Amino acid sequence: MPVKAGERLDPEATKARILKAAADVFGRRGIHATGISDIVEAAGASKLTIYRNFGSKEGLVEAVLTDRTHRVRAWHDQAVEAAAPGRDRILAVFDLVATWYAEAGFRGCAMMNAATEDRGQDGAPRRLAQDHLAFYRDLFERLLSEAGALDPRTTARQLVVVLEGATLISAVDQDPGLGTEARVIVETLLDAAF
Amino acid sequence: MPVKAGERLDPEATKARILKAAADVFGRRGIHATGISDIVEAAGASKLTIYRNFGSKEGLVEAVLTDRTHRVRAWHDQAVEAAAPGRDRILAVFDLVATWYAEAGFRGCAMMNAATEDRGQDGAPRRLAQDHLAFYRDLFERLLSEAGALDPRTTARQLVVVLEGATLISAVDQDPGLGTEARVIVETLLDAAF
DNA sequence: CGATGATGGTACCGATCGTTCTTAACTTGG
DNA sequence: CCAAGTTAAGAACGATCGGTACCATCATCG
Repeated sequence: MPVKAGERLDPEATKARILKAAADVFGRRGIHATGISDIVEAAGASKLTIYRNFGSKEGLVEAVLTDRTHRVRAWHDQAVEAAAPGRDRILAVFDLVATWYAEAGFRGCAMMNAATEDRGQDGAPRRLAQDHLAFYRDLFERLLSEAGALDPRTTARQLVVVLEGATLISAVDQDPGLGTEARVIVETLLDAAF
Repeated sequence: MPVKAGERLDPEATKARILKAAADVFGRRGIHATGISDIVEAAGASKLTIYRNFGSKEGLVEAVLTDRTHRVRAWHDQAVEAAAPGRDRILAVFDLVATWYAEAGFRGCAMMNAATEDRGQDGAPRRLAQDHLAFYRDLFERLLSEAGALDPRTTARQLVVVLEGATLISAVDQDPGLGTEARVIVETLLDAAF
């Protein structure tokens, strides 16, 4: 098969293509259930290229999760800033995840899924999952502080519980309705938080 | 090694011993990461015995999860009946899971974990996880109805979100504090549900 | 145009997986 | 006390896994 210029032989583009394909197949079928050959097929890259760029499957997993958590954080930061200051900015977080739940074949949060698959191990997946939770806690705490909540830290932790619970259930039940359910819960919690 | 009478050669006891050992090692290290040899070692049973009793690893997983969900349901039913009718019975559910969070090396809900590991497949783990969520929904709806809640069905679904969110985060962060956190959330939701 | 380096395809390696089979020791029931 | 059934132990099998080696091909740049 001929190599298209601009797409291949550009190291950065190749790396990004592998990351995207790996994130997709990891997310759909699970990390342990996915072989390197599956990623080769999905990415249109050779094994050699994958190993030269990421060193090992473990390194690829870490790169995928790191890329994913950064993208999610950027999406949230952007959606939050687009909303009006106050409670709307908190609800904007849940409106964003609601659009994820509505995607066909939604499989939950990549970081939590990876940590669950890797349970018992103290590797990158667990650490990145904890960092991801910490991001949500910090984001909510900041927004609650700005909105004048009574106890931003406690309420922030509550919102993370609702967020991850809704995400997990939406994935297990394949039910996009958890988006609006989570929003109702959050509104009730916010009513009691000011 | 000699075979102790009464413990071994009792088919039911052997099956129960394998189930218990498999549940433990599956829970601690994950299902995919666990080999049949690991279960052989943990259960003190031979491969032949495992395959004669459960047919395959998949069959063993299904048996472990089925046993687990039945035990959890029985524990909850018992804890609920021991509590005073009304809101206390709902809080009793969260008091029970709080004791699980406090166990050393808590790894989350076995059914949700299995469904997460098996994501993308429509097998027994996913079905049992959905049944497990349905059990919680039915339990909460019944208790909320008995307590005179305004909208038992909606509130029940909210409580399941909190329950599973707290369980997941407690496992990922190895934080037993999610028990009391969940309880506070539930109290707020219940204040708004009557 | 020729040297360089990245790439895809493929064959291959050792390890491990799920599963089956064999064998000898053991308990149990007649 | 013997036949039947169950067990533990482990060898063995085919498949698959993560990872490596090799080679022809291609774009890029001096």
